Amino acid sequence: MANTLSPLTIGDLEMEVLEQLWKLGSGDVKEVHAALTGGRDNHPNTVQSALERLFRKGVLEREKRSHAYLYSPLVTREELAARLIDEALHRVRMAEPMPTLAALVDLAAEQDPGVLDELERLVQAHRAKRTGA
Amino acid sequence: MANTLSPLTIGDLEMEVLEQLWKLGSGDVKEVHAALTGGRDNHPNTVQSALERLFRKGVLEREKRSHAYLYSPLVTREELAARLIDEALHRVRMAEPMPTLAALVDLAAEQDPGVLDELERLVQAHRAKRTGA
DNA sequence: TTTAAAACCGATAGCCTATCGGTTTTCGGT
DNA sequence: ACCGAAAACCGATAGGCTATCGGTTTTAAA
Repeated sequence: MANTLSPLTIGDLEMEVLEQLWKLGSGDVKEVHAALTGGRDNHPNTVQSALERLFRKGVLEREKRSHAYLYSPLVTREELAARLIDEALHRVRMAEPMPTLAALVDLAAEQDPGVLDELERLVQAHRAKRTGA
Repeated sequence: MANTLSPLTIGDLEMEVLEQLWKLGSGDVKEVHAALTGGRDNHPNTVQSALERLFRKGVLEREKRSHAYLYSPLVTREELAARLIDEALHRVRMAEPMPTLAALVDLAAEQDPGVLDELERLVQAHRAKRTGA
């Protein structure tokens, strides 16, 4: 009876956990829990289930390191941002990404004209890859 | 114990309701419910509470038209998209737009290579405006 | 083989959407 | 002013989510 779609949500704790993993590169429950001392005072199990959820969501991967699992991010912060944005757009049925992209470019270029060059390069790189492959 | 932040979520039914209002311009419960016949077979009250939620979320406004409230959107589809994106970015604490833009372009170009051309044009337009002004 | 560490399992609280039934309010016509 | 219908409002329920732990089982290492 709730929502039928599952739009990749990231909870508060999950985000903090991810943040630590991006910082550390990788870590097990204990390490992440330790790194998370900034104000937070959780039970290690709480951290574990957050890691577990992120793993199930395909945001983290893990491998056994003796006793414990060693978790590491499968996505960069930027990729995650892009995924969330992509889903936001699908949610409002903005199949056409261009108008939104345009709006974003507007904003970005206004703040820093350099993005135009970077975008140019980005487009070229994409074309090269496309024609190359 | 759940999430502390409330990141403007839009449920499935809410989205369909909004869709109808964008189409109709405005409408009361009955009208929206009627317009919603596409497969959906809800109780009018269900539609009403969706409208109510969207109203509380600041997505709709309403005014009394004799018996009933007449609801109308306070945001366009694009504005809603922008709001959702903005929140997604804040969520992952992405201040810098460029890396996200890059990731987004990746995604978009993968789905439709045409965006590359459009981006190119966009960049040119921006350059023109800049050198012109 | 013991033992400590860590995963795993299950329960709970709290918040959300979606779904209605039932009650009260509120117009509009007579 | 009154009555009846229409619509809002209220409350309850189901189901899904994150966050939070306690308790049990697995497992690897000394």
